[in-house]
Amino acid sequence: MAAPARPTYAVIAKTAGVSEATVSRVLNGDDSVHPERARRVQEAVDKLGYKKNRVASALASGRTGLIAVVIDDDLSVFADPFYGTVTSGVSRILMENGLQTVLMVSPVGSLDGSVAHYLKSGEVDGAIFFALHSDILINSLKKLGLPLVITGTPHSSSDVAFVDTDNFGGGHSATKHLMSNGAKKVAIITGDIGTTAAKQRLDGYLQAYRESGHVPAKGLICEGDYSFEAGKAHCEKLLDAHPDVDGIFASNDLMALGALTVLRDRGIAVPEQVRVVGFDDSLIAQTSAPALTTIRQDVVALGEAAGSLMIAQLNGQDWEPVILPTELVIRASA
Amino acid sequence: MAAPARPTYAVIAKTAGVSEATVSRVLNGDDSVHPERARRVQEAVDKLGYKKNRVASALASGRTGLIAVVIDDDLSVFADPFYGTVTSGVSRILMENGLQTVLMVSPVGSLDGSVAHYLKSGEVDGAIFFALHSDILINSLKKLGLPLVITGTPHSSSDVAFVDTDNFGGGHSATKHLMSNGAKKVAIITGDIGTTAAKQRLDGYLQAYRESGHVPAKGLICEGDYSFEAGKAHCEKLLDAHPDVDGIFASNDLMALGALTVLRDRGIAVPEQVRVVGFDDSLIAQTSAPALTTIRQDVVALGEAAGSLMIAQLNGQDWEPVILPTELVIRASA
DNA sequence: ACTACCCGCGAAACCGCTTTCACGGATTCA
DNA sequence: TGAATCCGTGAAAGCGGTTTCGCGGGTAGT
Repeated sequence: MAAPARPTYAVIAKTAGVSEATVSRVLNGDDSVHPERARRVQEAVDKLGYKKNRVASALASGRTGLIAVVIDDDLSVFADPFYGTVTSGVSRILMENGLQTVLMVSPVGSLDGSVAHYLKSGEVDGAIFFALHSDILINSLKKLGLPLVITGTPHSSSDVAFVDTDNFGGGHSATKHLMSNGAKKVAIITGDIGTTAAKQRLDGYLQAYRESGHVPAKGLICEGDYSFEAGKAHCEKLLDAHPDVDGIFASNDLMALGALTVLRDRGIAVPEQVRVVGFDDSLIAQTSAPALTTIRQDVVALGEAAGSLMIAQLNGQDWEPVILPTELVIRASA
Repeated sequence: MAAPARPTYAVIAKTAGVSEATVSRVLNGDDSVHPERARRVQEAVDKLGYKKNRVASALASGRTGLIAVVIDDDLSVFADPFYGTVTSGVSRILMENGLQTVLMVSPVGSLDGSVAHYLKSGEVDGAIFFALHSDILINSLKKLGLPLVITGTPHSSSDVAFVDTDNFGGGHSATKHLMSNGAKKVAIITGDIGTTAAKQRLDGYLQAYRESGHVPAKGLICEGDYSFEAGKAHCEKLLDAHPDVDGIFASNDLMALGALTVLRDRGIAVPEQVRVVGFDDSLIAQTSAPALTTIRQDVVALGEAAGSLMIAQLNGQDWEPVILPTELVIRASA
């Protein structure tokens, strides 16, 4: 009554009349096996419903078929649908390539936390990092030769594979859109300026200003942190200090929503008096009132690109960083 | 210049002057080893910075230290912050217990999809299911003796471990809150009625009605699907058919937001003319205008409970289903 | 025709840890 | 004091694949 034991190479080999070595060759796509024998092996495999034991395979070959997805933070970050979406994109690509995703949500910080240990102990074939606060662990893992992919532009310019949204371009086109609709005095509420993404979006904003032949007035650049509260607070301050502000580019939708809330409370018409553009095109951009004009980033594609970059590295193929284009989505707010 | 090979039992055993068997015993907490020898082993381990090779361990013991988290859906579901949050809660608990989380986002459906194969092939020690559409795979896995946990109440009443929010209680207190604030005609926009959660929230609503001594008028029960669009559409229909509706309980915040949008567009004051209560207490409940009164469920706790239930099963301990309480969060909308 | 090579294939070592089994010595019981 | 029991321990047999090594036969070169 015991579960029918899963077949092993031994039984495949016997029923196919070949050696275990040959079974292994066939199952691993070694083409130096005579077609006829390969066929016999394949038949035996099919007939017995054989599925390779990945653990044994991993031990012998040193490849585990596992890729770590490391989210450098405590629980809060993962509540952001952004990461969930990226992760599912990664997961899909990996699964298509016979790899599994090992999820690790933890502050990464030091070189000898449990995450670091795990990654260094050879239990995964590669690692993909999200929301990385520091490059220190990266560099150390890189030395070990572990294939790595980072989502987001890394701080230091080491030769690590990464995927990112075109934050600069997004910031640029958001700002330009505001200006071309007549906004003269466009403010920006940045994200956490410690992140490269926030920095790049700001650069795009500055570039658009430059192209317009103007200079952002002092105080129009507000350093936020991607939170709803920051969006509200900075919008209040902006309106107080610059009552003639007529455009706001918020570095994410959540802050844009914060700004929208303040504007509504003050009875300021959007977009008639102040135009607002967000970034992300998250769900809240579609459901806000007025619906938010925003910069869409293709989050699933980001995840898939990260997965593909990992696959490429594992296969020893060439790769280069992926920068995904953004798209201006025009709704009611600007 | 090769990376210093990781030590194995062989070298630990030699430097400690004991056999490999003894090393294994010490490292696995077998207390039948003489303390002095155990100490010597421990010293050798520390000195050499030994870390057990989990793959080899898995092969020999049949325990992989991996728990699958299976999300029965395509990419879209994971975009819901709910699942990300639950997952991180699970992950944290598992990690604390030396287990890793293997994430699988895929439609589960049949008994022989790739997910099913993976789970059945002994590469994980247990599986936790989210958003399960059918119990068929569950039953089949249960037979194999694989430890299972389901988040959400399963359809069939098999003896599978599960964790869930008190949906009934939440629906009940949402409805009661609306009524005790004076609402006479309270409608409900349900979630996807195929889910047990939506069903239970509806039951809570009905129970509250029963307790009030009234009966919901025909047409006050609208079958939605958790989407923003459904919230809007049903709210429109409600207002048209029952202009005197003065309370709406939406089965999630997103539909509540849809209702709010319609109400604003029609110039109906919230909460003065119509009170609205949502469910979840997600980010959008805090950022909507007016801020949404809603039923909070502790999503992180849900994940942690799922993780703990898995641990208990792995340890052969007794367990029983976990139902987490909800909390009424009163904001501006009701 | 003889040596040199190449090629497909099986035997066997190996990956690193777990677990069974049996042994020697100490302890207990009669 | 002899037999029965118990205990800590090491030798060794796996776990189920992968990979090296070398053999035998066929092909090619001279």
